[in-house]
Amino acid sequence: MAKRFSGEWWENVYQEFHEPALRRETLAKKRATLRMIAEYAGVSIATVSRVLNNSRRVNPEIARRVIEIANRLSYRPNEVARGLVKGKIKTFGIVVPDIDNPFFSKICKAIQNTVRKEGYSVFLYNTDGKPEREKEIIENLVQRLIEGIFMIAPRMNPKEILELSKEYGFYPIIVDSRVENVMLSAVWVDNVTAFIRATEHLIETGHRRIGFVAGSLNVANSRDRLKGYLLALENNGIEKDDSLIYEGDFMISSGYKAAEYLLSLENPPTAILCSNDLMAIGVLRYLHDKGIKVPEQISVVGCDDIDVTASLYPPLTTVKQPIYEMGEIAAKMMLKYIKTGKLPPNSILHADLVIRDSTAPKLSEVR
Amino acid sequence: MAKRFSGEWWENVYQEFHEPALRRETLAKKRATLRMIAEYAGVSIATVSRVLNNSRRVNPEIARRVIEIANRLSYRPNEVARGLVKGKIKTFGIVVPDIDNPFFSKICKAIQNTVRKEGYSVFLYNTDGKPEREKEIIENLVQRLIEGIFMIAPRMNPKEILELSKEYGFYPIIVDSRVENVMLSAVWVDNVTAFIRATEHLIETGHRRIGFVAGSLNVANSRDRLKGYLLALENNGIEKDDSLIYEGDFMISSGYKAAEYLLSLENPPTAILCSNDLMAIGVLRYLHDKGIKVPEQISVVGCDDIDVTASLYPPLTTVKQPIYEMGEIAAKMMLKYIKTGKLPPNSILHADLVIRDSTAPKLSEVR
DNA sequence: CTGTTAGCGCTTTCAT
DNA sequence: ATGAAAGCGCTAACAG
Repeated sequence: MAKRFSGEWWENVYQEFHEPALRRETLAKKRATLRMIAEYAGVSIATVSRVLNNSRRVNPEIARRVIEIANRLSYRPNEVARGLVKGKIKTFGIVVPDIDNPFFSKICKAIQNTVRKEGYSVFLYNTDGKPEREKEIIENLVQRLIEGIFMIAPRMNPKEILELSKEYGFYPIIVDSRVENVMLSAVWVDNVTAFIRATEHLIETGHRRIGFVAGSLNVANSRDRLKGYLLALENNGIEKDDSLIYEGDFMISSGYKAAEYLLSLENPPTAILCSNDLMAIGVLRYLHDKGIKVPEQISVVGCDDIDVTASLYPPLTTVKQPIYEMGEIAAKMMLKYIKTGKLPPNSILHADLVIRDSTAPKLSEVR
Repeated sequence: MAKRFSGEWWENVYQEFHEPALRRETLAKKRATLRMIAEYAGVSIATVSRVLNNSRRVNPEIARRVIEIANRLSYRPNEVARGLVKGKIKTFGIVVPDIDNPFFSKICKAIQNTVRKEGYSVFLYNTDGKPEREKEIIENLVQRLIEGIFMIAPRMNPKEILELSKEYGFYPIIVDSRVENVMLSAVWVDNVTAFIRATEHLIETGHRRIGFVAGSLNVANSRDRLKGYLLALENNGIEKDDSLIYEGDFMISSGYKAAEYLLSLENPPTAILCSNDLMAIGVLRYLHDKGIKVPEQISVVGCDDIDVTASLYPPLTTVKQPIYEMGEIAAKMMLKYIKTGKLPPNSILHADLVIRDSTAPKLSEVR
């Protein structure tokens, strides 16, 4: 018996099994199956399954033998087969606008790291910010029997997501997008308050003409940030000036263009508040190119606090989002959701302003 | 017949099907199956399958009816079931050291964008650069019947990967790691040459004491970059000085520490060459903190050319890697591999040096 | 052109 | 405690 496993155990297996199914398996792909182990151990396939899942008490002696054989054959359960009978596979989907944006990639990392510990895998999908792609992806994901989907900064509106989730039977968690009046679990940052704070910081340091570089306004967060900016102006008796608002797309290049536009104004701003760090980086770059000093001639504020911001020149004052935390919380919500079957409460995180050198601590005279 | 579909078609279905299996489906989850469509259309399940996969000619009238019913029931094939019979699912795995590193996230994006067009999904796994995790992940992936795995900058050595791929029966593609003398498809950048070039640029601009911030030396690329640096020194008759070599870990923080170390030397370098941009960012940050002017007092060179490098202050001279291209080529290799079943040839890309402002174009006097 | 049948590998009653 | 058997939803011969 022992010999059978040593060395070319495979040949023995081949000589021993003669049913066509087994023959095929042995020749084509040597992946071990429950059936092989069962046949080998002289027990039923059900018993093997029980042992390997220690689902019920099994004769210890048999269990030992089964486990040994499974190891020898380096058996790995076929998760697809298992998924078929269970009607689901231990996998989540992550749908993200742009994995190459450090903000999102950090969220993904957090999610991945958290769910991995519970044995879950993740499918990753990039939408490039295209709403039509989101639905497509969800359908694709559902066909694969995933258990839940993380919608990161989705373009689709929450109600639609809810409908789809009911129709297709998956758990959605919305990440980085405010969800109200809809029964959907979500985690997001209070952007309005954060941007009031950021704007007021600028106002406190003496600015009254503050340019605003928005992200795509079909994204709820962008609208909230804009709202915060507008509210702060209002609270401080500063009239809004639409020409100071520029809609970008969250990429470095659009920040560059925004700065170019804002500085071309007759009456240009003395400070620029950006909806994310990437665009702020673009702004800084334009200013450097033009030899405009930051913060002496113009102040710049970003949002996110991605890793590089502290290393820019000058180090960027920015709204620090709890990025990793957001991903981690989302993952935990999902896991709880799966386990208990009930909707975890939403989580609204706060974002601090991190004051660095791209804004002056005190500004007496502007321009 | 028509009426049956209108409005509460579901109730009709329920009233009509009484076999337990169908009863269960209808009540629990209203996912349509081939069987339901078949029963509904009054044809066999095989016919439905044929229609939906247009695998063989089917009576157009029947086809029409089947398709219509499928649409009404918003039928989506169960990919898991399909996977079970086919023995594989249209999915690849991506194994990456750190998805939060912009270099890697861009590669992932490229892969994802490319394979998506062929209907493939991707599982994403982060290893945090831990070799033991790689094997674990591969086994996990294999259980899920994926067709291929992209190993990005793997820590495991190629031979091991090859063995595993044979043992488990998946296609591996190595990305961003030199593979020689092993029958494995790979795409990588000629780092040695690139770093000879980078080092020589520094030498040409007058430097002879050049600090080198290496990445983890258990990564082949790091060793190659170091090798390029060393070769360039040798070619130019500069004796190597081990104290000028610092081993980091590719993160911003280690660049900071490296600079701290190098500048603390009795005879500090006049230029610092880094194995990636992130570490160069850390270096720049340290230099800013200490008020050391770049490039006047010290030159800095990075590697990768991630998006932010052009926006740093000063804009970073760096070895520009064809990042997106590398991911795209890898994806195409995989697709071809799957289709033809044979090993596509390796692809060795070249990296240009992009000279920006962190190195002086001409340096007459150093220090 | 269409239906019947036999699985894919695994879990899970239901008997024994 | 163990085995037999019935599927999970789909594909792919094999017959008509």
